[in-house]
Amino acid sequence: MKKKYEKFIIPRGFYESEPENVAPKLLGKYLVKKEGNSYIVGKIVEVEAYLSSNDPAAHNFKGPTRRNKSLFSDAGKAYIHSLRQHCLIDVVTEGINVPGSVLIRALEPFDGIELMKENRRVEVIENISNGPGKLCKALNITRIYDNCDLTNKDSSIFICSLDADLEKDEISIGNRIGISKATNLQLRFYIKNSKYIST
DNA sequence: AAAACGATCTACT
DNA sequence: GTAGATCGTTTTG
Repeated sequence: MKKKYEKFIIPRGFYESEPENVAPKLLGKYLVKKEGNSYIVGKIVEVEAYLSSNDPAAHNFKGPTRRNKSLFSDAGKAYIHSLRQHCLIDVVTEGINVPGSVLIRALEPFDGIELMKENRRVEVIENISNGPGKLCKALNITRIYDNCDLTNKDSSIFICSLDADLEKDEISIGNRIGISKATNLQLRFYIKNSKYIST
């Protein structure tokens, strides 16, 4: 029972593709955070693809810096950065020096829900992890986990698959528009009818 | 060394 | 719906 998440960990090959292909496949997968003997787990219900080129609003546009260097590492690594007082987590896609990524935007609480409530100081279940900053707080994800390998069962954070893949008609797609210098290239994907999405 | 900049969240109207 | 909080990182002088 304790090892059920590790058993279904997703291998690197899953991520070695363009972000817009990986993003919808991540819906319905599980983000797992280990803390000692405890597991905090959420089902991914909303993501956003950031393409590896051509988007001035994306963090990868100007090339590597200290902040975003993990975007340029292997597919399946985590890119964790701070925005204002929050942390956000991306999954790196494609491969080395190709900085595409998928931002995880919302989770449906699945396991360790009491710990999530404590971390967030929020009781309402729909409100615990329905946003990219909120879910990092709920799972206690900080920048110390930047560049951790999400495909390794010994990592503190990894992604696994417990359910069958979603059908196309269970997924909605929307372009993100009207934000600062964005060029509308970020594709947001979410599970239709989920109560736990941020939009 | 100082200023500007957000891939956000909360609270309140 | 919108104002204000707030902070690591980058940019500028």
